[in-house]
Amino acid sequence: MFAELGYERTTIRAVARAAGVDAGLVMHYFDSKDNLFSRAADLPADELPSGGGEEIVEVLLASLSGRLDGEPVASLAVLRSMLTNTDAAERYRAAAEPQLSQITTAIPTEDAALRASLLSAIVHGVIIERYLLRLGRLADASPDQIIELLRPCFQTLAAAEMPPSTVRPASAS
Amino acid sequence: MFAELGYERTTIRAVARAAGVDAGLVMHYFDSKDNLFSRAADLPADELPSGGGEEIVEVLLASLSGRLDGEPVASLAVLRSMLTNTDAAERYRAAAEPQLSQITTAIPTEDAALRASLLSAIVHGVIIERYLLRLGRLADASPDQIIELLRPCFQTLAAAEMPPSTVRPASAS
DNA sequence: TGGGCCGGTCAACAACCGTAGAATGACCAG
DNA sequence: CTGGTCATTCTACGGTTGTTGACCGGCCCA
Repeated sequence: MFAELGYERTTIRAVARAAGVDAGLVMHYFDSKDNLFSRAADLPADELPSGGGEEIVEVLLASLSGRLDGEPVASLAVLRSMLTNTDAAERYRAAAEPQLSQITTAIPTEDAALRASLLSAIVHGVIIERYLLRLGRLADASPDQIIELLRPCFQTLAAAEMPPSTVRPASAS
Repeated sequence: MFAELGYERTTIRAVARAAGVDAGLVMHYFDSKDNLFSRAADLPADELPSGGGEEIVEVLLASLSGRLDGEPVASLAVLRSMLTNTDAAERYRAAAEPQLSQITTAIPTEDAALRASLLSAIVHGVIIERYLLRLGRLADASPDQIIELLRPCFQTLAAAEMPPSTVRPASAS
């Protein structure tokens, strides 16, 4: 319910009703709503395999591919609530920041931190639109198809040089 | 307040207090909380200039660039609430869908709809991380820097052919 | 047989919410 | 002076929320 409704709109009473028990029982096992959310949103740390510098793109794509054909519901609970609940936001930060710095160290350019942030933003944007908003064709496309389309993007973002065929538009005329 | 707290956590009483008036007065001018949100989240349609097929990338980048150095607070209110409030989700859909189909028609490939969805997901992922989550270097990077990094991504996503320099990893060995 | 744990229900509390309506008071037209 | 509109406040209602504590029945152990 946290994954579908977010933190504030899931009530303890509704959770209890869905479980066929009394609300007091939920309070008996989980001491507070915050704690219940903590348990429900407790994800198994999901670390990226610490691939060396150059293969970071494939590591990221493999991770994304896994998430694209079945994101754990605990992660969806965090994602759904992170914009309105400070605990969920904190949890998201705690999960994203080590990955961010890991990606950053794998990128050789000066603006590595920004490139890593962009990669992270893309991943999360895709996950959000696929699972939470279900907008456009992203909701039902096959993971492989998405991965193949994203690969060149990730490569140019993680690479020091831009591929020569991508050209900026003429600034005049 | 909707932009900072989301729909459920901003109360009419808090809005009134912030305005230095009584809650009843807010109800007098805006008839309900839903209506107050509608007014606060009422954005000026924000249409993409209907650029022809090939320049869609630059149109998109220009639009993103504008949003990167000052997203209207009404749009932030919608973004913040869209995961937990159905009205906000509807509003987001209504704003995103025409842009989606516009981008789709500008892309010549068979999987145009999916590519358009990916472009949209990237844009929204970047906006969310910059303004709502304030994670990583995305929060304070200059719009130009972000745009330049994103341009090759957008080009490969909107182009029929992949640039020859982007190579898939060998599947064996 | 008795007594303590344990899963579970019930009723209630205080706080807060959106909302409604009556009351107040200032201002301005006649 | 009067009456009516207007902005504004006050009080209150009904509902929902998280949370609490008393109560109850079955089960196991002595």
